[in-house]
Amino acid sequence: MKTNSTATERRYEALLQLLRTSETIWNASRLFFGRWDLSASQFNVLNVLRDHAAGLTQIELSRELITHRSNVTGLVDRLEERGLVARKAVPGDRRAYSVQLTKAGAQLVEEILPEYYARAEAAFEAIPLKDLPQFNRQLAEIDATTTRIAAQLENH
Amino acid sequence: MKTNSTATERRYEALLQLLRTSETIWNASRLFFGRWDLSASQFNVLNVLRDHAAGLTQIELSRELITHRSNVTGLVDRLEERGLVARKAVPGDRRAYSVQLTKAGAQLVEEILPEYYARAEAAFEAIPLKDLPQFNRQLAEIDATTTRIAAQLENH
DNA sequence: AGCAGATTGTTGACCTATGAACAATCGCCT
DNA sequence: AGGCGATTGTTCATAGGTCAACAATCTGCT
Repeated sequence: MKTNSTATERRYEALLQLLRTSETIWNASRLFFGRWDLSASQFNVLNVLRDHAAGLTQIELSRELITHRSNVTGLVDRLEERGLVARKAVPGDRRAYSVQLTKAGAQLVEEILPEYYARAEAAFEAIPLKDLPQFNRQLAEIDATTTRIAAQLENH
Repeated sequence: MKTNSTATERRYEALLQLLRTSETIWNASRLFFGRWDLSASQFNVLNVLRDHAAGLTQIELSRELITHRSNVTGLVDRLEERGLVARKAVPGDRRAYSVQLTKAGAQLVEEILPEYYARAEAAFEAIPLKDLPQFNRQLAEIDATTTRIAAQLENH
């Protein structure tokens, strides 16, 4: 299997561009959510809980957010301190909490969401709608391939 | 200017897909560089220094890596402890250090790089070479637009 | 009933990252 | 020469993130 140096370089350049773009988006997100004294991660917690009025356990939250369960502890701690979220007992399982939006939390998400969507669309306005499916497909394929590569790495 | 809900949703979905993919790449990177007990950030330091045999000051490093100068302190500290990097005096400026690769550091980068490029290409193999320019252009445009949005946010 | 193994959440160690504050130094300008 | 503003690097506080270890609890099996 021969390597084609130009192809390698061009694909590597694309990888860098993807990471750069995503970093730029994160930085913009930090500025955006900063207006409400939230981090992007904190907003994501609120946003996920918005679709689960019954609440989610921290383990479920960690799966939705694709993060370690030990990380959820601190996120929920800080949101709870601010009264945006509450830990309720789970009937039948004394290990777990049901994390739910408070009134204030629900209200805050509703306030932020429209503006968030508007900025998200603005950021992607340069991509014509007709090109979106292909763009998404390409990203999804890179995602899947990378996941496969990561699995190989885990088995040494 | 009316908002088209479907367009908003579709572009928002693309944004999520982009962030998801970049996160997957970061996770794979963590696994990959872990084989040499390096973080991706630490490798990036070594990789940048590779192109600057004369060394870079920490401020220059922070600009190359797009990170805060206070972050460079710790990164260089840990790389220096492992003997991969050295802080040399800068003639004519007693505030600054010239951070340079040691022999061991240079050797390590050369060892890792080929494999790194190979994985990067593998991850992006699903994108035909003919589609790469458009893909890159789309990402660059999103990047530029997002930077503009961030600038607006900074001026309140 | 009782035990073994899995699950849930927390904690502590560590790394990356930002921002503010600080000391040392530099550079320019009068 | 003297002084003032900018720059460089460090430190501290805070936050997000991983992983390992731990206690409490749950579950299934005998």
